[in-house]
Parts: sequence; C-alpha cells; structure tokens
Amino acid sequence: MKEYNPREIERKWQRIWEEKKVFEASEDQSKKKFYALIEFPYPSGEGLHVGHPRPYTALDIVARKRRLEGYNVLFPIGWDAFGLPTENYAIKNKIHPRIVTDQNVKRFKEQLKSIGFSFNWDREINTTDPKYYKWTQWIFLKLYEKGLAYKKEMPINWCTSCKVGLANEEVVGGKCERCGGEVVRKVKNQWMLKITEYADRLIDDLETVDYVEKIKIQQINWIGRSEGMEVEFKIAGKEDSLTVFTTRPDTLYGVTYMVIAPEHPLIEKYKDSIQNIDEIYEYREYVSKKSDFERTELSKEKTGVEIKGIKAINPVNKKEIPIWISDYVLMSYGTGAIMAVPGHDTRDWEFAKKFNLPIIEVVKGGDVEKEAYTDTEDGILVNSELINGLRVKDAIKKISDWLEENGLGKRAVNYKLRDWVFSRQRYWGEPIPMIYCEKCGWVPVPEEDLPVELPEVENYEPTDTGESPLANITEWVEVDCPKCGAKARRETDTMPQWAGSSWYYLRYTDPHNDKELASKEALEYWTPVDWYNGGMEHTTLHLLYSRFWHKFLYDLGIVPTSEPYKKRTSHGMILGENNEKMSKSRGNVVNPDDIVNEYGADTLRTYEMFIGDFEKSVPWSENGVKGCRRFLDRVWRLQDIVVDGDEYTKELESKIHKTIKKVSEDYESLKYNTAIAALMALLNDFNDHGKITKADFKTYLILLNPVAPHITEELWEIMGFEGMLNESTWPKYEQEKIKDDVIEMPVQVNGKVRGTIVLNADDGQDQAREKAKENQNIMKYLAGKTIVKEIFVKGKIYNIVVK
RNA sequence: GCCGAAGUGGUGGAAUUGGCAGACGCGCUGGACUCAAAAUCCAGUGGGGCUUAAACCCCGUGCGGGUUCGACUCCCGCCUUCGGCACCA
Repeated sequence: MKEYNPREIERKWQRIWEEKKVFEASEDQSKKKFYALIEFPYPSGEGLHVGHPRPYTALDIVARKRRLEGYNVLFPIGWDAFGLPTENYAIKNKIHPRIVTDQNVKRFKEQLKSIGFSFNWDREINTTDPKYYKWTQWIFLKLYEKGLAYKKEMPINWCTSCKVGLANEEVVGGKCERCGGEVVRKVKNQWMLKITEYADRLIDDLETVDYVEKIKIQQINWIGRSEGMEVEFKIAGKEDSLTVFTTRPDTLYGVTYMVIAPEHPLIEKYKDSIQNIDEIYEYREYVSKKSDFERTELSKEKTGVEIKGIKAINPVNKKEIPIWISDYVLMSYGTGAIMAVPGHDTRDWEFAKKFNLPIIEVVKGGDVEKEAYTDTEDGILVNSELINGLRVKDAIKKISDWLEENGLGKRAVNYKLRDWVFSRQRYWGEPIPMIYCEKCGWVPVPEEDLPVELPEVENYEPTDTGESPLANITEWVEVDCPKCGAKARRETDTMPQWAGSSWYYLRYTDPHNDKELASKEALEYWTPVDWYNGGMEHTTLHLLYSRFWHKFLYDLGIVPTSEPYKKRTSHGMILGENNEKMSKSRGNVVNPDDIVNEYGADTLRTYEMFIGDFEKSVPWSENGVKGCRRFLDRVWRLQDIVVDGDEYTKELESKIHKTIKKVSEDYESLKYNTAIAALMALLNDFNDHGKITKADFKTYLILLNPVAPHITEELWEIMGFEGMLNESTWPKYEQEKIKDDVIEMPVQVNGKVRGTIVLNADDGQDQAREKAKENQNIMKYLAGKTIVKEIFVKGKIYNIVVK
C-alpha cells in the first residue's frame, strides 16, 4: 500500500476535475436544478483566512451531494471587490486600486482552488468589472425612473484635520482613526434609496421563505414597524404645529413638555422669536460631534436646552407646555419631535428629574416620584379626563378616535427602518450615472451610454471640500446635458459597496450576457437561490438590501419571483486558539495555506466541519486538525481490510444503513460535525470487525466524499470502482434494515434510573412490567411501596411512581 | 442602551427536541511495539463514596426560583460572553 500523500493526490484530482469540467452547471434545463450560494468574498490584502472555508465547505458538501443525487447544480463564485480597505491601501501605497484588486483576486483564487471547492469557475464575476457594474448602474437608473432614488441632505462624518469624509468605522471615540483629529458631522446632499417603500413587503414576505428563525426576527425588528398616532401639537400664537408619532396616545394627559431634535428645522424658522438662540446653537454644535448611537444611549447623563420664547399646546387639555431640544431625539427617526411623558417613559423621566419638569401619573400602579412606571399593559388610566378608568388598550382606541374626529391627529404606521444613504465620497465604487444640468436639473445618463466607467486618477484622496476624488477630473466631470445639450456636470459620488452585492446572485445565472443583466430563460430556470448561507453580521444590511432590490426587479417584471433566496442559514465565526477574534494585531491568525501544505485540503475541510456547531463561534485548535488528519489516515488504511463482495457485511449492514440515514440528514441540516462523528464511529466498527467488503467501502467513500473529495476519489480509483466517484450515485438506506429487533429500555422509579430491561421492539407496558420484576435492583425500590402511577413511553422509558 | 444568540467534563462539542447527560474528537494516564523517540495499536478517563472486583449509591449542564412522574431542554428573575446597530465587509 502506498502512503497517503495529500499534496500529490489533491493536485492530481484538482487538475482532473478542472480539465474534465466535472462541476460546471449544465445548460440542460430538463434536469432538476439546485442553486447553492455562498457570500462572495471581499478580496482583502490579507488573503484567505481560515474563517472563509467554513461556509464554503458546508455548501460545497451540499452541492456535491446534490450532484450525486442527480441535480443540475449551480455553485458559483465571484468577487465583491469595491470597497474602502482597497482604496485606503491604494492611497497609502500609491498603487491603482484596480491593480491591488487584481493582485488580491489572484491570490484568493489560488487559495480557494487549493482547497478543492466545486465552484463553477467558468461563471466567475467581479463587481468592479465595467461589464458587471454596467448593470448595477442600470438598476440605479431604473430606481431613479420609478422615483425610488432621490437627493436629500444627510450628515457625513467629517475629519476637521484631514478634511475628508470618514466611514463610521474610521471614527474611533469621536476622533479620526488615521490622524486623531476631531470628527464632526457635516451635512451633504446625497442620493437616497426609498427602501422604506418596501418595508411592509419586506416583513410580510418573510413568511414565504425558509430562513433560520433568528434571522427573520432580526429583520423584523430592524424594520421596526409600529402602529400608532400622529398627533398635532400647535405652537402657541403661531401657524405651525409640531407632529409627533406615538404608540401611546392614551398617555397624552401625562405630557408635560416636548423635545425636538437639535437639528429640527423649526428652530431656524423661529430663530427671531427664540430668546436663547445662541445657547441653542452652541448645544447643536456640541451634538454634531456625537453619533446617533452615543446620543441614544440610555445610561448616559441627559443633556438639553429649553427653547425660550415658544411653547406648544397639548391638544387634549390645551395646556401650554415648554419645548426642549435634546440629543436623545433624532431627526432620522419618526418626525424628529417627541411628546414627553415622564411618568411612564424612562428617558423622559430621567430628563424631567434632571431639569425639574413636572411628572404626572396617568396610569395607576407605580410610584412615578421614584421611577417611571412603564409596565402598564393592564393598567387603568387616571388624571385623564376623557379616558379615566379605562384599561390602556381601550383608552388608546377611544382617544385615537377622539383625536381623529377633532382633526388633531391621525392613525399612522412608523418604521425604525430608514432610507438607504446611497452616496459615497470615494473613488473605488460604481459611479452614480447621473448628470446635473443647470437648466434640466438631474438627468440620468442614457442607457446606451452605460457603463459610466471610472476614469484614471492620479490621487485617490477625497477632495478637501468633501467631494469624491472624481470631482477633480475636469474632463470626466464636464459633459453635455443629455437632454438639452448645455454644459453639465457628472455626479461625482460613487455607490456603496452594498450595491454590487445586492444583485450578484442574478448575474451568476448568465454572467456573460451583454444585452441584459441576465436572460429571461436563465432567470426562470435558476432563480430563486435554493440555499444561501452567510454570516449573521449580514442579516440586517446586505440581506435586507438585496431583498429590496430583488422585489424592485420583480415589480419591473425582470425576475420571476418576489424573493431572491428560498432558504437562508448562517455560520459562526472561527476564533483564534486563545478564544479571541482572529486579527493581525492579536497575532492569532491562522492561514489556510499552512494547513493545506502540512496536512492537506481534505484535513482542513474535515476539521472545519468537525470543529463544532456550525452556527456557533468556535476557537481554532491545531490539535483538532491533527485528529482529523489521523481520521483520514485511518480511512486510507481501510483499503488493507477490504475483501471482495457486492453486498454489505451482514454484521455491519444495520450500522451502514443507519449511517447513510444519519449522514444524509445531517448534511442537510447544518450538522456536519455529527455527520463526521457518525463516519468516525462507523470506521471504528469496520476496524473492530476486522474486514469489510468492497460494497461496504464503496458506500463509505461516497458518504465521506462531499467532506473529503480528494482522498475518496483516489481510493475509489485504487479500488477499481467504475468511473469517477463524482459521477456515481448517492446511496439510499432501507428503513427495514434500521429497525432494531430488541431494545434496551431504562426503568425509572420516581424519575431515577434504577435499571435497564431488554424488550422486543413491539413489546408494550405489560411485557415491560414483567421484565422489571426480574430486576432485583428495581424491585428493591418498589418493596413495601404502593405504585401510584406508571409512565410507559414506547421505545424510550418506563417510569414507576411509588409512595 | 436597543435587537439577536450562547453558557454542558481538563478541552471542542453530543443528547432522537421533555425520557439512561457527556456520542465523536482532542488532551491526559497506563500498556504493546522500539536500543530510544516519533508514528501506530490496545485499555482507561465528569466529581465523590463504597468495594479485592463487579454491582450499587450520592452530586453534577452559568446562578436563584418554579412547572412536571421525569428538565441541559419549558416558565420567571439574574450574571457572563459573542454578533448587529445603518459609510468595515
């Protein structure tokens, strides 16, 4: 017997698979299709990380199993290559991001190929390829055409010393990550996408898909739909009123003041009537340095300023109440103004205490002098003229009707979800295909002029006016207006990295099409994606954005289904040996190349699947890797004990059928670790028995193949089995062979196991009682007691309750 | 802070979803082989008690309560850790 040499056989089979194109999806649409999708990687400069192969191997297992089951499988790969790190690297090292991207992709590709994934390399895509982003731009034009893209003033993070816009991640503790300079919020006119228009459908359609429950919950909470009232508070002596959204109109009598966001436009409008306007401006300046996250933190000390000179009128009792500004009210959520009910809201209570504002109890049950009473579900209203004595639920209904009848408010739905800020002041992204003309306003680039390609630039730094580096390329920026022909300017902002990843799974179905984003036939056949696996960290952004775009394309009649992904699962992270996140600075990064070189790709794959619960984070362990290599060594040596035979070994037959069942089911339900454990156990049984037939071994190799494709393919060839393993058929188990004739059943007395009895599979309680009587230990606990109850669960347990 | 998830031997994790807690792997201990080591193979391995041994008994799934014949699993209240929080991807 030759020694197991993974290096040699892995290269050999990878070459054969590639030459024979065995994993390419076929154009034959008569076959049943299966579309497996992994989140395409961002080709970073650090190269592949051992975290990457975990989800890839998992779906590679499913893809390989499906092919053996006779499906036409699409399992594509590509590159999500626009993005900040590449651009920053390019700036620092004065290399074009195109070159950096190409280098990184090349490295990633070699690394992925060395692990033996059965990707459809012939369908590889790259979001930075103009042939690809032509269609990203095209989708944007459609969104604009349908009124879903619009311009709005939005704040960006602005470093006062570098004079550039920063990503949130580049702001650390209010300072610029690069230079330590102060970061403030600066308002810029930006492109927005109306994802809120799809909010209800994004919630409702979750019922039609098979996503892990926690993913659905996260999405629903992120969208944050709530039903309530929009209530009008008149400004005393003025025409205007402030609108607030509340889910608790029943507490209106408890409103003792209002708070508006420091950025609220009302302040500018009435600045002449406001006596302390300087103080207000000063506070606004202070707030501009904080993120929304810092502003709404509950634990922090409340701050705020009263607007002196204007008052609001509570619509239910016509009382005049003060208006304050405070950072805990955000312009971006609801209407930018709130009614404060300090008696029954924790934040309002803290604010009222700090600034000595009155607190009125309107729901009985707590002590509003000591703390806000918020647990009011079954409470009764007090101090509330119209609704006194009513339960909260009924009070809400009555006061809502009353407000509507009197024109003081209307029922409304509010979402936490905000529209998508779609502009970036960056170079390395898709140019937004819009042109601004003094006369015509914003004019879309005509479709036939797509793609709008990124021009060559000398310098990738954003300009010090806060515009993208593209703004400096005069010959690119200055164009004729497509509508009137006058001199006009291109939009110089680019799209966020999320744009390209919002529709990439569609392009895979027809990646070389230059007429459409993909052909109708290809989309009809391949979509929706049957199984999409990705990280939990993408649940609220990427997953939601791509569902939004897909629904939009569905409305246009371009894609045939309203949801892009039939099934979504998620994987856990791989941590360093010290149980911390792998990072360069912690020095605990493991490079998959080292594992492939030392132990082999099959060992890496097996270990990553065996490492633990697929959905949980787990620490890496080099010893664990060795254990998996030992397992494969023992599989290799099985060839020593193989004897001729077309049937399963009698004594092993039942175990083999059980393992087929277990492995087949576990591969489908993310339980790769227990599937491998079952294969290890069967291997132990094989060795205990001392010899196995060719039939035993053949089935074993097929079951292990999706996890360890190279070694199994090699052993297949060594054994002289017909054709290649990847062309064979997934084994089936027989229910008859799995059933046990006799079972061991634990017998409990008062819930504690006191012995086991052996029963025939179809024996009932009477037989169990007889058998139990033969067991001395069980009888010991029954002696002198009366049996009050017997619980018999067939095949599981027999419990005798005595007194 | 808000939303989501998780806590089981020395260690990664299993447990047919309310029915014998610790499968499988790692580590460790002992043995075989070897001049020796590595590799490999065999045996043992939650803690405690009792015993020559087996049998057997008690304790044990983050902490505190509860429901149940029976709880790692369900309920209530805590603690700790991890993911996300909209310009990292």
